[in-house]
Amino acid sequence: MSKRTIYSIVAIVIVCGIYVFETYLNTKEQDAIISKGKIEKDLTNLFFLPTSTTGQIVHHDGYSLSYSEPHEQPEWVAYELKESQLVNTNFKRPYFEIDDAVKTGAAHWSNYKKSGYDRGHLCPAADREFNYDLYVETFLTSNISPQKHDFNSGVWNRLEQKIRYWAKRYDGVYVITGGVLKGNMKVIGDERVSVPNQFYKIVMDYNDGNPKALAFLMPHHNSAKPLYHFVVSIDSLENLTGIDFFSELDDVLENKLEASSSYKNWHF
DNA sequence: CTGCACGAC
DNA sequence: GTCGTGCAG
Repeated sequence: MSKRTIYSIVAIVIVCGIYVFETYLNTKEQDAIISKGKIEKDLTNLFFLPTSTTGQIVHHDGYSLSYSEPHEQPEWVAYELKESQLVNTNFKRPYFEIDDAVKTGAAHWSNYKKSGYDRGHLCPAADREFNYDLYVETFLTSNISPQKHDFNSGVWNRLEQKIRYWAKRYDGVYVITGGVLKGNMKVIGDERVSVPNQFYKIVMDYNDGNPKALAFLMPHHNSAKPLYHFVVSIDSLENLTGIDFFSELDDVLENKLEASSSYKNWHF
């Protein structure tokens, strides 16, 4: 074997080594991005975000929200739930923390203590179990409303489980949820957190080329009625809340989605 | 799954 | 205030 051949082989090995090493570094970097920021990246093009009536939209890695300072809770929380994100872990529940991203100051969890009301997640903790940081992130007080326990663990819990069922069946859905911050409401705690009299939830399936949306409006008390009993049109929710829900969508599609209160295309 | 209460530190 | 444990719908 000539010296020239040996030099060539050494050169090839070095080049290949560098290539493999760089590929390895890139892979590590991508893993880090996926584990911490994939959702955030997706949120940069959220086409389905509602308008804010309060002027304070906050983006977290796992969900976005519009905070109502007078009522010390979000007027809506929006997030995407993909089929691949439906996992069951057994994370220990952390303590609720004040959301520093809310510039007007989010409520303290002690407002709820011994109030008789649950700290009701709006983006459910169970929907962010695919990543521990995102799970913990749902335990911000900007993501909760006061809810009666029998409502939260009852009909509202049933609806949240149905959303997970649809996320699996339809390969991912968008979800918008919140309390209706209107009318006469009770308040709890030193910061006077409002207790909504109704809660709403909108679910959209965008994945099969024929988007469909469904809206629910529930009185703030438990019920044994079937979930479809609470279906309303998105238009009626907009009239009730003053929020414009799919303003970024094409008008024709927006009008079609929002006028309907039919649930015939949804499997219960 | 949805949560709270209580006692020890 | 934080943490572990127990209990309820």
